[in-house]
Amino acid sequence: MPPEELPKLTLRERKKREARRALAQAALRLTLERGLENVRVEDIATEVGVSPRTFNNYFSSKEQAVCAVVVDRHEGMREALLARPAGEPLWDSVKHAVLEQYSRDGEPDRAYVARIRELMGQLALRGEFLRAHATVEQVLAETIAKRVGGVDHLLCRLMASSVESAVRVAFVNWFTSEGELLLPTLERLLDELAAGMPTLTGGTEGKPDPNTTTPLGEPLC
Amino acid sequence: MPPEELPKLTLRERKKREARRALAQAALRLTLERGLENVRVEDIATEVGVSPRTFNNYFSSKEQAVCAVVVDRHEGMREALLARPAGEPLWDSVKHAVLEQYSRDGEPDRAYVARIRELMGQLALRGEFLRAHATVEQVLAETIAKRVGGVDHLLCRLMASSVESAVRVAFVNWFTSEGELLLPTLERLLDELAAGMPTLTGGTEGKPDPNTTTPLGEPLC
DNA sequence: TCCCGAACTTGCGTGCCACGCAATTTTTTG
DNA sequence: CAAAAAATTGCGTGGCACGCAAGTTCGGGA
Repeated sequence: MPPEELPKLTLRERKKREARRALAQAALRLTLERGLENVRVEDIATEVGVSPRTFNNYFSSKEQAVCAVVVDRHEGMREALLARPAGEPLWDSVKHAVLEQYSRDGEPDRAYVARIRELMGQLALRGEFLRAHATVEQVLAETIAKRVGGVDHLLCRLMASSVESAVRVAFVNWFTSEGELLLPTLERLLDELAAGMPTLTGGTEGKPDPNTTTPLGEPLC
Repeated sequence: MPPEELPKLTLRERKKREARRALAQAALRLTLERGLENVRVEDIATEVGVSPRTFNNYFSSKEQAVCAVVVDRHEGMREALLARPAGEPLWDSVKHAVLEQYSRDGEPDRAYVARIRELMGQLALRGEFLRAHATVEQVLAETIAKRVGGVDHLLCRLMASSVESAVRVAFVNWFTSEGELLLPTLERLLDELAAGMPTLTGGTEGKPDPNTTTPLGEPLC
């Protein structure tokens, strides 16, 4: 018979990954159903069957555990980007690689979106959420650099950073607006980025009517 | 004689602003000279001559106090942007408004930059630093929306967000690289953004040589 | 000018949390 | 199978955020 699935990783490694995953998952689940303020580190640890002290070996705060999903979500982006055909324009490659990460699961139901909205309302989570995106940004920048041959690191960083901006803006719009889909929005924003946002670039022909003070929504994220 | 400078703000308001400013300044100063871990909330409060409890009326963590300067730095951006001539292309306006915020003070000496680098090394600060930028991003998005007449909020957010990306990337490059100036970098990045980063857009003509694995620097920020 | 209500400060107490340290258990390796 | 390496755990400590209830300062109308 063939050897086991993927014994590439030492047992230790698998256990660590598993524990981390379980902790992050438990943290997210509990937070979604109780609200972050009603979840203690002890709760998460107990849920997974591990000591509270061990939780802190994996995450240095419960916020970090909750936001770990953001990082995981982008886990495959490096491979996805490097797997794009060699001749393809960079923006196309990036667009496909990013969109691919969010195409796996279909659109969830309203109730779930509502809970996500509540979740993101938690002030304490914002910082960690952004940090998680910054982490992703880092690997994205490295991957882009590798793909274009390692030239002009600054530009690679800028591209990675602005791409993550688009992801965040699309995401906020997704759980803020009732019903709008994530993928189309994200695709549109990435196209706009690649084009330098010419739609907005036009001068103010119609003068900035002070009456039309559209509030632009809350300061969410 | 003419009336006082700007008695528009009630005494209360001025005191609050002053206290906030003093606390933020003390937090930054102490952190720069001791490192964040050796600064307790009590130290900052004492420095300003206020109770620790009061500190928490202004900031909910010392990290937040340290990063308050980021927000203050952008304080004038709204006015600067709205003050640009009406016919000017949006990207030009934004570029000027942003650059203006960083043109006030000249380039500081090496020692200071080194301390900033140390400061930003503090893991605990990253989240708050990003949150501060997100705050700025919000007012920038609103201002842009007002200037273009309140249409397409998503694009306004995207632009604000990517502009802040450029600022962050330029900033990191400034204190990471020994000697490179902030303003030229920032200007270049903003131009690239406006053009859709065409410099990078070229396909991979020279194949991604795996030997040229330029490390792109640390995961800073 | 005086005075009352609103806003701000402060001390106290509480619950939670991050982390260093050292002992113990689990996994790896030769 | 034994010794080394790594992870888990309990314990203790220092610190922090915040609710609450005085006490204090400020603002504006009479």
